Parts: sequence; C-alpha cells; structure tokens
Amino acid sequence: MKSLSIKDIAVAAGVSITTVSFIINGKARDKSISEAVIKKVEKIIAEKGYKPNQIARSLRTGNSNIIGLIIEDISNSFFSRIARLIEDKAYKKGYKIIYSSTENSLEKAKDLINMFKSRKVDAYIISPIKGLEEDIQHLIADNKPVILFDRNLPDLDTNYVGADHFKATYQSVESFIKQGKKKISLVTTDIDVQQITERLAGYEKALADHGMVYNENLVLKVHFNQEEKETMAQMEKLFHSKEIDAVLFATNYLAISGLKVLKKMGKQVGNDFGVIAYDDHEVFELHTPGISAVQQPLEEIAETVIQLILSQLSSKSKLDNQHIILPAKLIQR
Amino acid sequence: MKSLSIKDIAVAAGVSITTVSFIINGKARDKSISEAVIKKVEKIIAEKGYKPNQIARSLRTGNSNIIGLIIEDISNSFFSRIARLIEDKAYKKGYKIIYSSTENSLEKAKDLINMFKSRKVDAYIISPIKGLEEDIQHLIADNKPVILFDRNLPDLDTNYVGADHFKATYQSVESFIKQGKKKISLVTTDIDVQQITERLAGYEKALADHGMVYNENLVLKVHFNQEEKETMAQMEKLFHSKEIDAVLFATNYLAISGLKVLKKMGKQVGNDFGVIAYDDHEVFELHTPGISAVQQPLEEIAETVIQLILSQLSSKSKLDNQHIILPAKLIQR
DNA sequence: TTGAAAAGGTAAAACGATTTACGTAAATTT
DNA sequence: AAATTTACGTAAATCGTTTTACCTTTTCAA
Repeated sequence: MKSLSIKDIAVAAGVSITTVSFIINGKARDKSISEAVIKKVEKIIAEKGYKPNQIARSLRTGNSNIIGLIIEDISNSFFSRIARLIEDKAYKKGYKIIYSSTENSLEKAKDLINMFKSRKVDAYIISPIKGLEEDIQHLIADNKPVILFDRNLPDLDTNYVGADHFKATYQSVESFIKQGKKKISLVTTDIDVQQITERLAGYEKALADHGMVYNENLVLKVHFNQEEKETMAQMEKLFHSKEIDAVLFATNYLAISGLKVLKKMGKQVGNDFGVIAYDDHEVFELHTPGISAVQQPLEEIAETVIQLILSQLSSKSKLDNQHIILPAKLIQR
Repeated sequence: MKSLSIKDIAVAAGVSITTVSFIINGKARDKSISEAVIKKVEKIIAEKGYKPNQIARSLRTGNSNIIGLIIEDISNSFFSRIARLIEDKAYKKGYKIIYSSTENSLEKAKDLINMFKSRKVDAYIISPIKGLEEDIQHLIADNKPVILFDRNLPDLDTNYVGADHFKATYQSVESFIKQGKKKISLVTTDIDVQQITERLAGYEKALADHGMVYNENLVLKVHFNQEEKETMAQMEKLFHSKEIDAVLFATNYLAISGLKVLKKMGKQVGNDFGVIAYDDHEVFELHTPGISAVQQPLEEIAETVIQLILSQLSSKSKLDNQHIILPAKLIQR
C-alpha cells in the first residue's frame, strides 16, 4: 500500500502539484486560486486521507516542527514531569518533541546534539552538563533557538530558565536553624553545574549569616554516576559518625536514597533529626512523618521554556537572551 | 553558516558525489573504490566534521532510524522507567525514540499515529487504548513493525509484550487470604483494556477458588481521567463504609492516591488493614510500614520489545507475531 | 591476441514536497 | 483601442541524499 503523494492528489483533481501545495499551505487565496478549485481539492484530500510527507517538507523548507529536548534522565520524576508539561504545551502549538537522556555523559550529550542537528530540529531545550559549551555555541551560531533549563552554563550567552536555588537552600537551612538545629548537613553531588554550586552557596551563606561555622565534614558530595549502594554506604557513614541533627538533600534521588538509609538504620525523622529534600516527590508527601521539600515551579518552568521557544521561532530577528529565575518554594511538612 | 553537504565533500576530494556516498555507507569495498580514495575522502569528512543530512537520507530511503513510542503518560514512573530502558537499548543500536503521551485520549492517540506516520518512523511501540485498532491495522498493512506492550488489544493480530497480570493479581489476593483477610477490596479503573480486565479476572478467580463470594461493592472502578481529588473522595467513602480488611490497587497511581487517603483518615496499614499496590514505586518501599507491590519485570519487557523490533526490522519477510507474557513478581514488604 | 572479467569510478533519476518565475485570458483603466 | 492589472494557474528548480545503470581502462585466461 504505497502512501499517497501530493502528485496523486493533483492527478485526481486534474490540477498541478503547485496548486495542491498552495491549498494545503493555506496560500491559495493569496495566490488567487478559485474557490471552486480549492473546494474540489480539499474534498479529494479529505476523501483519500492524504497527509503530506513531513520528511519531504522538512528537506525543502529546512525545518521540522520538532523540538529537541535533552535531559539528564527521563526516569527521574522531576524531568519526566517537566517533559510531560513541555510536550503537552508544544503539542498544542503543532510541535513534537524528541527527547533523550544524557545520563550525565558528555559524550552521549554531544552525540545527541549531533543527531538532533542532522535531523534539523527547530529548537533545543537542554538541561546541560559542563563541557557542552562549544557544541551549544555552534547551535546558537546556526541561529537555532536554545533554551537551557534547570542548569545554567555561565560561560554561555543564551536563554536560561531555572529556579532560585540559592534562595531555596538558604531558606531551607534557615528553617532548620529556627528549629534550633545545630549540626546541619548537606548531601549533594559533585556534578559541576551552576544549579548544584548555587545550592551549596545558599547553604554556606545561610550558615554564615546566622553565625554558624561551615564544617566541610558535614558536606557529602556524592559522585554523580556511582551505584546507589555506594551512595547509601557513604550516607550511612555520615549519619553515624557525627552528631548531625538535620540534613538537606540537594536532589530528589539523593533524598530518596537517604530516606532508605535512615529507614535501614532505624533512625526516625522528626524533632531531633530534620530532613529537607530538593524537588518534591510523592515519597516525601507520603512518608511518615512527611518530609519537607523544596518544590520547583514545574508548570511555570515548562510554560516559560515554551514561550521563549515560540517567540524565538516566530520572530525573524534574533531576540535578546533572557535569564528567567523563578522562585522555588519550601513545602513544610 | 550553511551546513556541509555531500557535494562539498565531493568537491573538496575531487571525486563524485556517488563515490562519497558509497564511502559513507560502507559500500566502498563492494563497489571497488580504491583504498587511496577511501582514505582521502574519510580524512576530509573527519576534518570538516561532515554529518549526512538525515532528512534527505530518509526521504530517499524511506526509513528514518526513528522508533515511535506511544504511551499513556510519561510522568507515570512505570512508563518513564520503561521509556528510559527502551531508549537506552535503542540508542545502542543506532535508533532514536520519539515518544508521546496519549493521556488516554483516543483522539490524541490517532493524531500521534498520523504524525509518526508522516515522519516515516520505522517502527511503533504502543501502549494502546481501545478504539485504536483500525489505525494500528493500517500500520501493520503498511508493513511497519508494531509492538504493543503493557496492554493488549485482543482484536488485533500483532506482537504483544506484557506481564502476567492475571496471575499477579491472583497471587496477591491469595496472599491476602492466607493472611486471613475476609473482605478484600479491589480499586481499579474503568479503562477498557485487557491488562485491566485481566487484573479484575485474577481477583475474581482467586476469591472463587478460595470459596469467597465476589461482592461488587468491594470493587471500585475509578473513572480514568478524573481529578485526583474525586478519586480520593471515592476511596475514602469505600474505606469508611465497609469493614474492608485489605485492598489491592490495580495501578501505582491509584495506590499512591489510596495511601494519601489512608494517611488522611489516620488509618494504619498493617495487620488489620492490608495493602498491595501494582507496579512498584519508591513510595511503597519507603512507606512505613513497607507496602507490598506487584513488580513488573521492566528490564525484560524493554529488552523483549527492542529485540522484537530489531528482528522485524532486519528481516525482509514478515515474521510471525509473538505474544510474550512475562511473569510479574509480588514483592512482600 | 582476443575477449571477458575486474577495477575504479560517474551521471542522472528518484524520493515528495515548496517556491520562484512565468504564462494566458479576462477585466479594467486611460 | 491600447495598455495595464487581475485572476487563475503551471513548469521547473530545489532541498541532500541513495542507487541504478553505465562507462573506461586494466588485467588475465584461453
């Protein structure tokens, strides 16, 4: 069953391919095609169920109506929720999403960018990793809209949408201090991206502002690609050896691992051991007791990203780059 | 910055486009191109960083190296995990994934299939919904590999990979009965797909086999697209009004909503109120007490799906359709 | 020494759309 | 009545590949 081409429609309607193309693309009136012809062709298209071949279209026009989404890991609920929201909004505007996970591998990320490039995606939404600067720079030079989200690459002059991580961790630590906590630990990763360093900075500043000393023994930087088992072992050591009375986790998967450790150790979360997680998750809501968490405004992030993309795609001239920082909220439980 | 074309390479190397094409596609030796020319062209390609335009390639060859993945909702952890695994395995074989969520809307699903079709995806992985039979039939007639997963459409003669839902619910109910539960409730959805009806059937059969009467008041069929708030209200009513001593949830999101309800009601999960969830989730592991759950073999499902796709793509002739049912496991907590 | 086969390569058609530039007849303006 | 404009439409180039069918020269066997 060969699929229909524009030629089949043209033949069936007894007009030229050009005419059919104009009609499909809504340029018929512009090009003064008579109503009668328009009706006839549209009828035939509907009857036969013809759909233009997007590949051919892309080849000719140079754009694809596809937006590439590059994230760390689609199975992380933060990313899958964002992805769902972005997809949904993009779909309403006639754009499709191709997504891929980098798994924090620079090589895979570069590879993905290349694949997207050779598929001529119209725009890129990237949660980047360090080392990707040059590749992204090429995209920008190519005049493709690029929106970074979640993480920023400071060396790169492009659009960024993210949450105010500094403030969020600052407030989290402050809330611990108000509860009278004395030994506040931070469990974070060693990925070198702004979003993570900001979280560390917020932690340090809050301590300093409240006259507490920064103690590097209280900060655990987990290697980003290691097995969960090892992460849990490191945490267990941390929780055992010090008289920590509160811990702030810098990502949701670290918090989940941390809660597993606490459960295993039989250590109760509560008045004498406070926990705050980063990026909300059903686990935190349902945990007994409930776990406080920093909640990023997912809906707003997705909306902003899409807005930025669409405005860039629709404007001929290059727009000014925007850095949009949205507030994150500490959900107390 | 115009991107490079095969012509640029041909000119730079002083050979024809054909020759370059043969070299790119590894047909050089076959077509007896001399080693010297191969080396030279490869060098130029590497130097200039030329990547073939996949769009043009697709237009000519009719395939895209893209696999379309249609699921219910990428933000559901079951699907996002499967997606991640499938993506990963596909990527290793040089295939990319375009995914989209149907949100259980028949219209959106049909729309997605059309989009994928006009983008000439090479194969389809679909978690289908009722009413999609005809559209899928067209794909099959088009000679495209189609693998259904998670849910089957019995009227359709194609490949299917799924878990043994009947057995899993049967065993779950049986385990409740062994614990001495007398009033076992099932909370499921009203989506009319085989996977869900199987789960109901397993529940009924287990009751019958153990001499217990099926009581339809104990079965709650939640409308699939309603607000969580309403779902929770219905569950609360169910949990209140009857002397239920155990509940089996047929999906993970229902179980999560259910746990929220129980928490709100102050009802303890434990000896006098048993809970089993479907599709494992971190929430169930971390809940106090731990929640037992039916765990589908995600890794095997993904692997099987990809295997099936690849073998179909590589064989010229149409292979026999396969129905692969993998065992699901009840994790007791 | 002749003829076939192998070596080394290329020209041009095809994939299915979009778009530019142009053609002809009728209507309108001058 | 001639000139211009408008209405209605089409031919052909183009996007960047792959692939078929062919061409020329060299090698080698009979």
